[in-house]
Amino acid sequence: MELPNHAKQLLLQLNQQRAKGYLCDVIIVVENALFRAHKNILAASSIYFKSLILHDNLINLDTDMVNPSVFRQVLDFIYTGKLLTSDQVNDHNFSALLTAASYLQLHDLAALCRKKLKRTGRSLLNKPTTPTNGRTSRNQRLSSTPVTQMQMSGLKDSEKPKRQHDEELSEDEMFIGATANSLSPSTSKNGSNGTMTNNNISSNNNIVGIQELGLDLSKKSPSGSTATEEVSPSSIPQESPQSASESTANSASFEENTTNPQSLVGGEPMDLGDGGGEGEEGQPPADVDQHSKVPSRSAARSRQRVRGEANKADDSERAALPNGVAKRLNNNIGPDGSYQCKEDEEGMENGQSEESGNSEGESGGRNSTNYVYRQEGFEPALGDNLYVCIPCGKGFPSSEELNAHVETHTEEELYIKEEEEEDSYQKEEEAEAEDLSSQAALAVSGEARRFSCSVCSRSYKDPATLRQHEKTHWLTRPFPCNICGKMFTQRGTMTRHMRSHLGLKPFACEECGMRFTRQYRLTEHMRVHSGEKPYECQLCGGKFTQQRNLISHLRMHTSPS
DNA sequence: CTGGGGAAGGGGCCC
DNA sequence: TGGGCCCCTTCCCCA
Repeated sequence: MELPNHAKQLLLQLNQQRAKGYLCDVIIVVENALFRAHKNILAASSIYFKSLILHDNLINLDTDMVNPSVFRQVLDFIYTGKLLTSDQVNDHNFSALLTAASYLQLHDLAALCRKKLKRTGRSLLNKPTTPTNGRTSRNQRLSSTPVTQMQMSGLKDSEKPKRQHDEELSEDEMFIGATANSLSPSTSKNGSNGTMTNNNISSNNNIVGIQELGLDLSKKSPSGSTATEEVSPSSIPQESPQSASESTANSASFEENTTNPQSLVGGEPMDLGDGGGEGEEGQPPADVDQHSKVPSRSAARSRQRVRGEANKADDSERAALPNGVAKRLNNNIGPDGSYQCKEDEEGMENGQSEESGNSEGESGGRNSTNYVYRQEGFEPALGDNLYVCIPCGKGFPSSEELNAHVETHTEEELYIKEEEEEDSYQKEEEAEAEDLSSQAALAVSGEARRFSCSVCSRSYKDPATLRQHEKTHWLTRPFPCNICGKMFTQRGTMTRHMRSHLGLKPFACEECGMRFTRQYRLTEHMRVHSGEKPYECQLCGGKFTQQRNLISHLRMHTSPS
């Protein structure tokens, strides 16, 4: 006995759930877009996904291999077994799909694409390749088409699908190989930098994706992985025309990301670890999408420049305030949970609208800091403009329009080009930090080796701590959350914040099973079970398990009533 | 309804 | 980089 429609119905349900975000337990980041999906579905579709999602709830995909629109098609295919056949799906699109499918090890989809390409008689080998000097023109860099991106990408990226494949992919390999040939040795060298991304799998297939984000958010997470070991990677049905309702689910699944975090942050996309390209915090990933890299750099740079000017006023203002007040300046979180970036205020003061991308003039980079966004987690706030320009925050309905728009930033970038090389950006930041540190060090007065902040005159034992502290005076927060866009001054804080997004609570109470994001919280919680109340009010003798509750209790004593 | 306490979430930041 | 602690805040319960 067998229900003929069972698989189809099941898939239909899952796709609808995906559209609503129901039970979605993984987020896939592709360039500017976030996609929600179900781990089991992805794992059942691709060994590659299976290995990635085993350790992470947030997956960054290589933008050289797949762009948002292509990935949307891929995801639709995974959930429906159906490939869109609209006008948009031309040969070029099939090439991009093939690239993505090969990269993601979606062999069925890759086979379909190959078949389609074969049928149209278009030989992949005839695809134009870029000049082999490893340098690409600006136009090439700004193009978002996957083929062009492959051509401009580093060797390690282009090699990936080939190396991952444990099956023979004649056409794929020829295709990919052809692009790899156009790469300069210098680009491949970059692949060995410290940032471990899912692109570095060529070095060790066993650790694919484990640290793809440059962070290990699940550091102490329990071993309770839900990955299914027996799932066949080719279990996706290939048949069944779908109803119209399914296709609505498809498009709706494209992540509601109107206030695109990466556009907000102006940082390097695709790398949670090095979000803002913070100089001292290490190299940006070698595989950063060139399309967004150039504008975002300039945006970051613009902010830095603005900061340099605005900082003085702000810092002097802050220095004149008591510590507590100065602290609050950094924390503009409203009671409704909304968060207004420090730079917002500045933008407002300058008479600029809070609407992002409202002006494209001289201050394109500046604009990226003018935003207000809501912290609504993943609640649908879907707009049509899912492709967001990182420097100015403007949204566009398609990558083509975005590309066209990005071109308008050309003059600005040329104008801004004060540094000869992009790498000098990093040096600049380091120098800046060093400068501040040395200034501060000079401020050290005879006292035993303390390093004083030049802004607020707090002192620290070592320069590194001082530098860390000095970041609190910056207007630019270098570490963005890739999910909500909130900015942080310290990577650790951002990582911790990400845990809350992803529901990662590594610290479990053995007594009641309650889980916490921090060890400290668990320690605190354990007092509930032990009955320990170490914090005692000196005024009334009241005892508390939490120090913070003692503090609020003390307020009751001190506040006039 | 209100105030106080218990418990917990999240961000800042020093070490 | 992560741990630890401080602070602010919220939610819930109860008197």
